[in-house]
Amino acid sequence: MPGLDFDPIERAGELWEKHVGPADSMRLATSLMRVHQLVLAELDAAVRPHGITFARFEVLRLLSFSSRGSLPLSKIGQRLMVHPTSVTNVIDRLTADGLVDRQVDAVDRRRVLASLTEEGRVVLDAATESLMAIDFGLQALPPEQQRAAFEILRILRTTDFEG
Amino acid sequence: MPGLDFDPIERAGELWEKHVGPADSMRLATSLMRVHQLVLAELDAAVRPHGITFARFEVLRLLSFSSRGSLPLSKIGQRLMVHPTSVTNVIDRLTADGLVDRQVDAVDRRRVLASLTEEGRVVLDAATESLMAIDFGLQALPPEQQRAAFEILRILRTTDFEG
DNA sequence: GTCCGATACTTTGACATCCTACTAAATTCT
DNA sequence: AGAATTTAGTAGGATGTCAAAGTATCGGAC
Repeated sequence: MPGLDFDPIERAGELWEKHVGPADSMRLATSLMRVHQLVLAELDAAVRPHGITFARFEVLRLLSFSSRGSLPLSKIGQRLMVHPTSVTNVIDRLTADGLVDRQVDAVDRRRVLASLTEEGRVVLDAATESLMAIDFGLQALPPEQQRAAFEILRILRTTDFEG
Repeated sequence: MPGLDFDPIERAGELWEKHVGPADSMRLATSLMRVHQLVLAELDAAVRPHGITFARFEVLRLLSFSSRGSLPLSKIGQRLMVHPTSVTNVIDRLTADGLVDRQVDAVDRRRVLASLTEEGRVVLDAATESLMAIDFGLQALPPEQQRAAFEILRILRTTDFEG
């Protein structure tokens, strides 16, 4: 699809440097945006045949990892680092598709617990297969560099952004 | 905002390895999703006082870099690597806010040319200031590692994702 | 000179995300 | 105990993204 005769980010970075000075951070951020778009598109395409998106896959995976088989929505939001309303949204859709069950926590009735249904587990396993199969281009990096990239992203992620 | 007592990605990665094997790619992808969320939130927050989002900022910047002062929408989409629909959407909003002008290309009437208005340039300059000021947490990385990260992202971005 | 495929953009619909505001329930503090 | 505060989740609205389908225009083939 690309077919560009030059690297737009590279070009923007060059121009940016000329105009405003220190550009590494900006180039890195811009690159991050593009890579995210491409990788997410690839991930969504991989799981689409199973009727889910990557965001929903992540929720299913999280539920399957939970020791008790269920998680309060707030916990899901914390672990995926998304807004509570996003969790409600995704759980709504998963429930509508019969992949997840919702039930009020008897102990703390403010809480709503989500858990995988049988079908949810089936879909999760199938989608996992598909994801492992594609490896979405990250194989382009040798294992060492994959680890390095992961480390860099981890540093960024754990940085306190409340500047 | 985080305040987690453990690293969710790390934990997911560990569990993932136990269950499905090669997990580096998946961990990298998951990490990428989180970092994108955090960085984009930071960027949006930085430019919000100027009445724009980071996506709109990118379009304004691209227009300011264009030699002729205007670009067909298709070109914008190619350079930012986003769907034509997204470009139409963003240009719609920028036009409504008076930051961008829209006019049909006289040479090829299929094309629509977008160009910065005076106000658009003012907003762009102000927003650029704000972005440079915050450096959105990427300063957490030493310059060398910033370059390394950029290089890794570049490799990923230029990978052919057409399976 | 006309027709047909390719190109450029828009429209419509779906999705995930955030924010603000709201309700309900639990916890804490008088 | 009763009130104030905190916590959990939901509702409504905005953004940006993609996909599929539609419209208009261009350019080449016949």
